[in-house]
Amino acid sequence: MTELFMSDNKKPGTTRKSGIREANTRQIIAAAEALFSEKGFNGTSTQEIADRAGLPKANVHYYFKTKQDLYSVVLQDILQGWQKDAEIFQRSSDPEEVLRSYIRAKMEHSFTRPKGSKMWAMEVIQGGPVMGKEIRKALVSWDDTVLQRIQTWIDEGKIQAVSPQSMLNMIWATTQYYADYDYQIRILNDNKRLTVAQREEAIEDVSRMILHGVLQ
Amino acid sequence: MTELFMSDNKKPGTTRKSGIREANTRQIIAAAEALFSEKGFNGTSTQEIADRAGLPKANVHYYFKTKQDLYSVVLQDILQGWQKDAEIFQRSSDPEEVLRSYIRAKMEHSFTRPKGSKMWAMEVIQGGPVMGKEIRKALVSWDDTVLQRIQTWIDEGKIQAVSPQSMLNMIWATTQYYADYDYQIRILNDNKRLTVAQREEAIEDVSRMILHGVLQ
DNA sequence: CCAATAGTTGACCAAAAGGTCAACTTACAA
DNA sequence: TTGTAAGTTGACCTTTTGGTCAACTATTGG
Repeated sequence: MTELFMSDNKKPGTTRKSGIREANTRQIIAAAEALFSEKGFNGTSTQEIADRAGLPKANVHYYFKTKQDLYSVVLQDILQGWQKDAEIFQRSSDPEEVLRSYIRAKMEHSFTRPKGSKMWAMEVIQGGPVMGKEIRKALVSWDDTVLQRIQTWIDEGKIQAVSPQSMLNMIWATTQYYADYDYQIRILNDNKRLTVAQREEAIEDVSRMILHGVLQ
Repeated sequence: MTELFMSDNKKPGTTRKSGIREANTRQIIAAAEALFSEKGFNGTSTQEIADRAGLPKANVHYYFKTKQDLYSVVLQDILQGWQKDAEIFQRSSDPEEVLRSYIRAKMEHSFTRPKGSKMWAMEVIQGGPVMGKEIRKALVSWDDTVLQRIQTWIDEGKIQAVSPQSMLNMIWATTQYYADYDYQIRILNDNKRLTVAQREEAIEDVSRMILHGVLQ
C-alpha cells in the first residue's frame, strides 16, 4: 500500500514531520472506505469525507488530487486484503483443508469488514469506471494463481471436474454475499442482525454445501 | 405493476387519450432501469433519463414527482420478475427438478437481463435507502414461501439438513453473481464476454455443484 | 364545436458539489 | 535561530442537478 496514495501528489522527497502525512492519509482512507461503501462514489461528497476524517475539505485535496484518485487508492487497498485471505491456497495442497480455511477466512472477513466488499461490488457492478489497469492486472494474476491450484486438484482426481473458474465464482459469490447483502439478510432474519451463533451456522452451512458439492 | 407508478402523481381518473400515459411511463421506466443499473441512483441525472426516454426533463417530472419515486417503482418491477422465476417452487415437489429449473431460470435471467439485478444489488448494498416497506414485505413473504418448501424437503429427508435460508442464500448469491459481477467475469475471461457455450457450461456447473451439495 | 382535462416544454432557481488558490502556520535540518 | 519545505484552511468559482412553473398545445366527452 505504501507509496500508492501519493502517486500523483506533491509527495515530499523523504518522510519528515513525524508521521503527519501517513496519519492523515490513513484517516482519510478509512473515512472514504466507510462512506463510499455506504453511499457509492457519486453519493459521497468530499466534504463528508473531510468531516468524517476531521479535516477541512481543502486538506483532503492536498493529499489526494481528486476524489477519483482517493477512490482508486481505497479500491487497491481492498483487493490486497483478499489476496491475503487466499494465501492459504499456497500453504497446503489438501482441498478440504484449504477450502475450509479459505471459506472461513472469507466469511469472517465478510462479517467483520463488509465495507470493502461493498465498495468493490458497487465498482464492479457499474463496470469498473474508476478501477485502473493495475487493479485489473492484480485481480487477474490473483485469479490465475488460485485457478492453477484448483486445476491440480482436478488433475489429481481429488475434486469434481467442474470448471475451476465456476468453482471459484461460487465460493466468491457466496462468501461476498454475506457482506454485500447484509441488509437483505437482516430483513429476512426478522430485521435482526445475525447473532454470533447464526454467523457460525452460516459458515458451517456454506462450508458443508461447497465441500459436499465439489469433493469427489 | 399497474397503478403503481401513478401512486403520488396527478393521476387522471380514468385512462383516456389512447395510451399516452402508459407508453411514456414505460419508456421512462425502461430508461431509468438501464441508467440506474449502470450508474446508480446518484450517478444518474433526471436529464439523462429524459434524454434516453426521448422526452424533455419536465415531462419526466410530470409523470414521476421525484427521482426517488421513479427509482422506487423500478425496484418494485424488478422484484416481481424474480417472483415469477420462483413459481417453480410451487409447481413441483421434486427437489432435483425444482432446483434445476430454478437455477436455470435464474441464471438465464442474469445473463439476459442483468440490469435489474444490478440495480437491486446497489440498493441493498447501500442499506435500502429508497426501498419502501411494501417492497420489503414482498421480499419477506416471497422468501417465506420458498423456505417452507425447502423445509418440507428436509423433513422428508430428500435433501441435506442445512438451514433453508443458507441454501437459498447460496443459490441466490451464485446466480445473481453472474449478473452483478459480469464485468469482473469478463476481466477474468480474457476480457471477453462469455460465449453461449460458456454460459451453458456455467449453468451446468452451478447446477451440478449445488445439487451435489444439497441432495442426500 | 367547445370547454375541460391531459400532456408538453423552455426557462428558471436554489442548493450542492468538486476543485482552486493564496495566505498562513508548523516543523525540521543545518 | 532561521530558511525552506510541508501542511492548513477559509473563501471562492464553476458546473451540475433536482425540481418548479407558467404558458402552451393536444385530446376527448358531451
